[in-house]
Amino acid sequence: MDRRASEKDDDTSAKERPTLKTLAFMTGLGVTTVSRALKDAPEIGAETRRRVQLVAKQIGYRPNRAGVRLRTGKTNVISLVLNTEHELMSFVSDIIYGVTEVIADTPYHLIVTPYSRSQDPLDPVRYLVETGSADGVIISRTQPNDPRARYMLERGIPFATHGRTDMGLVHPYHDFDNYAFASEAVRHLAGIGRRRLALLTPPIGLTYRGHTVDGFTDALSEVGASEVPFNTVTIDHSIEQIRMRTAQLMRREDRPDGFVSSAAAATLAIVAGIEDAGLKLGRDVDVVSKQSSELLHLFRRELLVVNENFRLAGSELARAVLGWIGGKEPGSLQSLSKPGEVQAYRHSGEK
Amino acid sequence: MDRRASEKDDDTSAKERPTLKTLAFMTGLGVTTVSRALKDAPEIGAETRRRVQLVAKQIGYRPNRAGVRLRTGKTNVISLVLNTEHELMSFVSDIIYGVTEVIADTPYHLIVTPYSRSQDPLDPVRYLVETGSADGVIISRTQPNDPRARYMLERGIPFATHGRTDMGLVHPYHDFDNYAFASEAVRHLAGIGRRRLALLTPPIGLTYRGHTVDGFTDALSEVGASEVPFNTVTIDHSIEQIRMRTAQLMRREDRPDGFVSSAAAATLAIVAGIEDAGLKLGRDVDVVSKQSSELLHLFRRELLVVNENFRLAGSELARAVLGWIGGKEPGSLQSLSKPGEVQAYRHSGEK
DNA sequence: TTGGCAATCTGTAACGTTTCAGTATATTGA
DNA sequence: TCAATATACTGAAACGTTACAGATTGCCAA
Repeated sequence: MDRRASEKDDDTSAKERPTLKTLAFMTGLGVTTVSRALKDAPEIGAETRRRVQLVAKQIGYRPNRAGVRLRTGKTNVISLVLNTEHELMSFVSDIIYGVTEVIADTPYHLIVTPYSRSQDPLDPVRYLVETGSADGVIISRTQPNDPRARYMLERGIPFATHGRTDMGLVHPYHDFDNYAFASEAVRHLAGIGRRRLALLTPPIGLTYRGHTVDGFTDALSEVGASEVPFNTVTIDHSIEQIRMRTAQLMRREDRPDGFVSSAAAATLAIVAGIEDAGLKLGRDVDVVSKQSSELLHLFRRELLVVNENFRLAGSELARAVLGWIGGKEPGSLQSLSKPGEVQAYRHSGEK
Repeated sequence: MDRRASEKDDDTSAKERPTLKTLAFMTGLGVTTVSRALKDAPEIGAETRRRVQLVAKQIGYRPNRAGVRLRTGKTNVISLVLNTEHELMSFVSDIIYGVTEVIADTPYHLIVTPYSRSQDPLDPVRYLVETGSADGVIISRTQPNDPRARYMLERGIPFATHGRTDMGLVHPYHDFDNYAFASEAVRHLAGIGRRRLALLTPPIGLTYRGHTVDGFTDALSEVGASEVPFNTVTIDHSIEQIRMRTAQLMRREDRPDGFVSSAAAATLAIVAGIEDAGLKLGRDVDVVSKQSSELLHLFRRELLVVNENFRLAGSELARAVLGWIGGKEPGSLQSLSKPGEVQAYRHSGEK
């Protein structure tokens, strides 16, 4: 029952990274047994299992990812697919942090897969699926009829979308309730006497634009206020363009006395446009804006804000993908984040 | 010379992803030959090479990453190591975009490796090196005597630092010239009559804090202005803390009439603090601030700004790591980005 | 003719893992 | 006692790639 004292490479040198072979040599078992012992397979004796796991921990064994991936196809990778051509996506870092928070104590790595405006958004997803580069995918800028979601559903690769689709297909998602945001914003503005409201919408084509517009419109008729069309720009436009269009709008006779803005950076532009037109925030017009970090109140204390937590979104999305990979029902991995109340300025400090 | 018509898996099914074996079967060559033909090895006939490469392109062959990685140890991965516990790192997305821009037409993937405040910053780096998870690493929040750089230098793994070290060791880096920024800022303030200046510094311990302080101090004596100490906070502190400290400072007799701020978010807090104390920006005090996106002028047009381009930083860092991996001299992969001029507000639009 | 050599091509082994198809030993049932 | 069966373990093969150590061929010099 003697073991050969030195296999070609399992000698005494402690410098190499330990493998199953190393463990097998040290415990006097076969690599198969070691492999199974480490993953709690049923046909391994209780003591053997404990012994192997102890030794593995002692010498800091870590499975070789390439070996596992080659053999099983499991990559232990989650890919976050991002559009890199949009100017002020400061929330991207929050999403990333949220994702990493969740996968921190799993074997998963996060890879960032970019695509630019010029590309078909399907390209990066197709690449990931064809090359089998990830076990799960997170996409954003979700559309009602999203080819990426359809494609991944067909191929059977787990994914989660930031934002919902509307194709009658079920898949995990996380979304912020933009319908609630927009309608609450309108109600709040109506509550402080604003009657002629304009909406700066999310980009055309994305699902949450529809939600936002619906919430806005429904609440308008509910409170009996009217809409001042502001359709020439979206939050995807440049700061300069939004500013210019806002100024133009505010110089007209029938200008709005309230704005609802779907993004903090765009709100800066709206306010600049308002002031370009010689009007004053809080007196001539009020603005309700979403924000992802609590900075707008420093900008103008008259602003009304609603917070959207992208770190939470990242965590929820990661949890959803991992859940799907782990065999849960896609339909059970959907979450909607409710907005808090519209917040006016209040500073706890001096004055 | 006949080839066996159907190897166990090289049959007619066109569904599986092509491998070298597939190519070998299609071209009638051995896998070794195919492998070499694809990487332009010298001992392959010119025509064979062309033929193999043509077929490979036709059927969309893509090398299996796990296979390559297992055999060669090459991961084709660059890791960006990030601290996830700092509040307003909006520039992180810019760095990521910069990196992805550069690695887009290489086989490299970008993985994001996080660590939190509670952890030793060396932990994630040690993990990457020990598990051989990346061919190259990018780190930020660089310190004069940085254990991470020293560690990676010892282990011989290519890396680049965002910011410089000061250990007498040579390695690739990219840095913004914060000495130039701070000294230019002081000169500009002096040029508009400000004589008592305060500096909101980068976090204690990071190399660029020293550069910033040096630039500030040197320029002070050059222009004959004096410093008002403002050492109780750094840009790592919370908005609320910076705001409070600024307000306290501005209520004192010997308050500064000029600020230099190393970060845009902190500048919002400084301005809020100034206004809390009942003073007015541009009249009682001027502020020069770095910013990474052009938003500060929308915030207060009296602000004086210097732009720092983090997307460029990301690109340069990626280029540096890839260069090192590719065999270039580490010493030749260092770059310093010069700040532009201090910019006062100018708006091209209406009024 | 022969040996040598360059030019091309090839099979085998190995990277570390898991799966398949066992083998050896002890335990049970009759 | 024997066979059947459960328990605990094992070697070999395979995933796709590259490196090593040959093979085969044709050509040239001697």
